[in-house]
Amino acid sequence: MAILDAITVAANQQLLEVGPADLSVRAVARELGMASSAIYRYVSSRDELLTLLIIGAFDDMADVVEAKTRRVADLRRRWKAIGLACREWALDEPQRFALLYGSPVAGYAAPQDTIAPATRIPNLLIGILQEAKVETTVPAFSARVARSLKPALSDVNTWASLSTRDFSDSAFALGLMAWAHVIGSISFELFGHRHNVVGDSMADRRAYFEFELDVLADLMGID
Amino acid sequence: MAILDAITVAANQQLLEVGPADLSVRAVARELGMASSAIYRYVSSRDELLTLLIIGAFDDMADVVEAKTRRVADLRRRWKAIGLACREWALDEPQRFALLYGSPVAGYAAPQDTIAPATRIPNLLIGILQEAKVETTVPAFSARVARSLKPALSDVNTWASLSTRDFSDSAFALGLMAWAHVIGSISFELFGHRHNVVGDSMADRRAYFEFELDVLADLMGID
DNA sequence: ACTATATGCGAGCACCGCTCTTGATATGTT
DNA sequence: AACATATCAAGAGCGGTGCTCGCATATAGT
Repeated sequence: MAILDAITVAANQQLLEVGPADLSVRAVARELGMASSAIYRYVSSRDELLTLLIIGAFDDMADVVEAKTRRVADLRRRWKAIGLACREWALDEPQRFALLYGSPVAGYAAPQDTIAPATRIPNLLIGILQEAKVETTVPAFSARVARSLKPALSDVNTWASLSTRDFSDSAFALGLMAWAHVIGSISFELFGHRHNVVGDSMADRRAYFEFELDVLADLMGID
Repeated sequence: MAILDAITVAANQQLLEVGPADLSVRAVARELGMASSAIYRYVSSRDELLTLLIIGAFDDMADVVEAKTRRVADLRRRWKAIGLACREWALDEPQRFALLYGSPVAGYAAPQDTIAPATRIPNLLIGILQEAKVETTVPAFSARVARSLKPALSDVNTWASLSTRDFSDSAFALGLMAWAHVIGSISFELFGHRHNVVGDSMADRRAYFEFELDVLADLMGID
């Protein structure tokens, strides 16, 4: 459907200038030179359009990160490359990042179609744990914590090669922490919570972020 | 100004049901039985109202967390209590948490009045580092990273007792990480990114969060 | 040629933030 | 007491939003 593509392209273009909450169906229609009511032939609601944009953004981000990091052999370097690539994509397209990891649009419930593309980058991290055969354990990791992660550890469809993994449960728990931290740190930077905390220059921001990636690598026992 | 109070109370009440993006000045006016135009006698714009709500939310959250944790003597326990109290407040009032740490409302720039209340909880963490006299250093911490944190380390107004601190720069850097992680993890949970990853039950969610707090405590060298 | 389906348009509804004019009610001053 | 002034609220209205519905047209299938 070429017209649907045109709609999502125009909508994504609008996301370059305005946040997800202010994305306007009427503005997209104007951009395409058609009546706003015509849009609803292809998209049932503004929320459905947002869902399409979310899936597209997850895939775009994963494509970029994957392309940039697949060929990095050294595991620690690859981990850092993934984190840095995530941050770069977010800085390039802050509104789309906010669409993925910011506050969900009011009353919006993520449909099933979004969870698969959302796990692509975390899967890269799992791949690293896989190759590293991480066995490090951490004092705080208990049977109770392991049990709280069981849903993930048993879902083979979304989490790649989790059935034949050879890293420990505690490594998985730490990997989860690392991933949450990467997204959380990028959100902090993007949403203005680094003001008066870390230097405003790009170099300072990047230096601190890279420091975090190193600490996380140590934490996970990579390298 | 009693009426202004009534406005913010009504607005906060509306935030119990609807997200910050959908907060409506007209609805607040309806709630108060007055014309929407009358609101603008007390608040110059919707954004200014949001700013008032942000400041109030920062202060409310800090009040609750501080009250719950001030009397905890053991430093590690106090740290965990702070994290857990933050999460509880966020679960109680998810929309207000999103107002503080979710995607900023479009085109909104945080005014000066918000930064002081925003630093109150991080200051509690600094207090812990202070008492613990943490000297642990981490391999990844370099002079470059220290330099990127200089703005914070020199701002005495917002960061309590930072002039006479007796913990290392690297401890500060790790404390910053821990704080970002707490907020990031809560955001992940609140915004739906823990689906199919951690168990859906409250007990599972809390178990994993507490695990994270323990790991962070170890990382910071508390206890 | 006739029907059926697909696609687009425009008017319209109810809501939004915000402004401006008008009017009522206090308050203070001579 | 009478007037002037400041304060507050209301209502109409502007341009914007998501979305629906009826109508027109174009294309396709038989």
